[in-house]
Amino acid sequence: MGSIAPLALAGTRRPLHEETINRLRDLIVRGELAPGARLNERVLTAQLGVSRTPLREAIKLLATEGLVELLPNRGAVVAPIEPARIAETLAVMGALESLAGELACAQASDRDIAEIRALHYEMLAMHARGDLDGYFRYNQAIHLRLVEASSNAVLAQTYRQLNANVRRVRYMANLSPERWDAAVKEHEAILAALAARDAARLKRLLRDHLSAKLATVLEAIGRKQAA
Amino acid sequence: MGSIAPLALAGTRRPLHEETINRLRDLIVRGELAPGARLNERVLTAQLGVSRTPLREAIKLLATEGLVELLPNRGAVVAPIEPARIAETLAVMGALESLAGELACAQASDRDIAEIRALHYEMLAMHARGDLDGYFRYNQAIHLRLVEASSNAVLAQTYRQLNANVRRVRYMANLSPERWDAAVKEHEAILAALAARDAARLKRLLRDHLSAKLATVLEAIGRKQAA
DNA sequence: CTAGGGTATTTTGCATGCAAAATACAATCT
DNA sequence: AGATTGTATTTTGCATGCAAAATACCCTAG
Repeated sequence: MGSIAPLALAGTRRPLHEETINRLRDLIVRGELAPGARLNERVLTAQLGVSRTPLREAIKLLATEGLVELLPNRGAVVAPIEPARIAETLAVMGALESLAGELACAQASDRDIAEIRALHYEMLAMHARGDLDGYFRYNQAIHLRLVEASSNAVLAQTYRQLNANVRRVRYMANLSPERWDAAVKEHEAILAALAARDAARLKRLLRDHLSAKLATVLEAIGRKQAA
Repeated sequence: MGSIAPLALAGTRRPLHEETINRLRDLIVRGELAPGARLNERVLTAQLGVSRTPLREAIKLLATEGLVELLPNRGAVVAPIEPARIAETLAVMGALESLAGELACAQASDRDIAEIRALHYEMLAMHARGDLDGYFRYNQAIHLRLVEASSNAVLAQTYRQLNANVRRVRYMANLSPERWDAAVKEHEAILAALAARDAARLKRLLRDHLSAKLATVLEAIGRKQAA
């Protein structure tokens, strides 16, 4: 007898509240719900096609991710993008990612590293084409893979949670050609250190890379707000 | 005219779902809801005196803190204490706290440091009396104060979230007299480095301290499970 | 006595109802 | 006109209702 295949798999819908969390998070990260915008339950239930219960669960959860701010008895708003908070978040992510790099040097399989290398080249392709969106996508993928290669699930989960808040800035900020080129060079060095499994070096490179990102992001926000 | 005092303050109840989160978290951290125990909504609503809606919101939120595991269509259980996960968590907390120490050396006010010193002496008093519970309480307070002294709210929030999961182990594990004495000595060194605002040294001390705690906790769990 | 299957009960997931709080609006007064 | 107070509407927070899934139970067959 063949194994009982998970034949419900096709029909298995993920729980509605989870789906709602993801859709709402996406709306916020992509900026379709602007920072500061009020989250009206009636409007959102209509827009997402769910009832208030899963929606409210989603809103509360996103509040813990810092994407939403809860106003007691007055609902919720999309969290504003505060430069100070972004800076704090990137400092934490820097510590996490540098730990991740250290661990990854010891834990990552050669296959993990090969995959990161592949993503690196895909990213270079995007850079060559000047495709900023594509570049960001692969850039994100590389950082996530690296963090996952640490084999520390708590670390990866924590990193992802913080990351959501920073990603929002992307959709507001471009990147100067100089900074873009510099970031690519930094990634070259990061990949080389990982391939050599040089933990100390990778740790330092990641810390510097995140520092530079912090500067870029803050400057971008500054320009945006000046405009 | 005098300012309109927030006269509703006394009567202002915190939102019910928030209260529920805190109470449920406490039950889990203190071990009154044992690891692996099923969270029956009917039972808990009766026990906590709230309806299912805020309870369910609390359960979902605690799941993101790793205190609860969600079983789709089958409710939720108190997350089991897995040594591997505790180890991962402490590794992350080590990175966070060492960053916190570094930042605190630059950011903490003299008053912050004085308060940490006071807590340190309170902790010494508990150690002298052999009051383990009191010791843990002050120990926790010191670590939290240190993290808060970093002036990085995201860091503090992330740390607190991870901390909940580790605290549960406390209620299962004692501490050998040798390890206890050693921990106190480590705290002496930590305090000295903070007072001297020696960031590099504090960073290293905190990392080592967390490493030692990791070893202690894992050994305690091992003993527990062997028993 | 054990294994299997079918039904009853429980439990969960989501939707909706209801009361209190907040907001918007309008009429009145200065 | 502007401010202000009282009222209507909206919106939120929590409680409850309903259907589907899961679990427990019992009965039967081997």
